[in-house]
Amino acid sequence: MPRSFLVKKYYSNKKPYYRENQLESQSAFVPESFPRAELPTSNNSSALTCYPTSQFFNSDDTLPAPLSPITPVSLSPSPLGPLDLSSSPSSSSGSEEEEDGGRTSDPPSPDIIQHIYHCLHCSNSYTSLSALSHHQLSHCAPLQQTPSLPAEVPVRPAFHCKHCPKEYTSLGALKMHIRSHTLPCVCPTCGKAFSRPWLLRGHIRTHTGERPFACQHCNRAFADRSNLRAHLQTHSEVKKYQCGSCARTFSRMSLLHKHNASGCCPAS
DNA sequence: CTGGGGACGGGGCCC
DNA sequence: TGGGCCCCGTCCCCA
Repeated sequence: MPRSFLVKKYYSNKKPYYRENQLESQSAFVPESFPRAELPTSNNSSALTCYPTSQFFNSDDTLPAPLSPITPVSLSPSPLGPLDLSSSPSSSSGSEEEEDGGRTSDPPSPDIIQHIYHCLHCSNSYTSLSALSHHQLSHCAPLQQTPSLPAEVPVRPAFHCKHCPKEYTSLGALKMHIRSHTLPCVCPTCGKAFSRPWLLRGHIRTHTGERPFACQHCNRAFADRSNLRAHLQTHSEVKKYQCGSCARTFSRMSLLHKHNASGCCPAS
């Protein structure tokens, strides 16, 4: 089993830098209780909502009706049918792993399809999703504003991941995050899946033995640039990470954390 | 216990 | 706007 699937632990004195909410989600998706959001697919009838639930439903998702206390604002592309942000009509979440290493796992531009987007909060119509989204902020704002905020300064909408509690202020950020759940980049050798193509490329080097990152001070080479960077610290007399109490330096943050945890630095 | 290597993930920047 | 890449960081294993 790949190490990345093992349960990870965190240093108690430091906030996890990432994955704070998705530790379990790689192997087991989360509970229905989280507000869900998903990227539109070719054959879903997307409902882009205002905060707190930006909900998109995949056709293969058996989701209950939106959990939001707010009536979802359906995009009503007309007259051509459901919103189609996907270029490949045959695409589905089940076919993603057959893609090209992840370059094109995301739905393509909708420009090729002419839609009119109606806001269900009012009678306005827009010719682009972005225009509608922008307009919808004006409906979203009052739901999030504190009383002190002026009405014309809407709070940015939240795009919720359907797999975990994370939320993002842009659809692009959400799409990138969702890749960490869908893992569209699959190693042809071992089948391990990754969220991004370059992660897969780095992984493939573990099969090929390629080590393109060479140390200029010794004969070692590394498959990963970060590992080379860490290695270079071992050639330095003064390491990058210094203990605040004893001035001892370490080549890695993790070593400094271990050092602190071992008791050099009383809780400060 | 410590130091180092291997593998990997996320945010941010650039194109 | 999205993909590629870099940087920083984490976690685990092993000597």
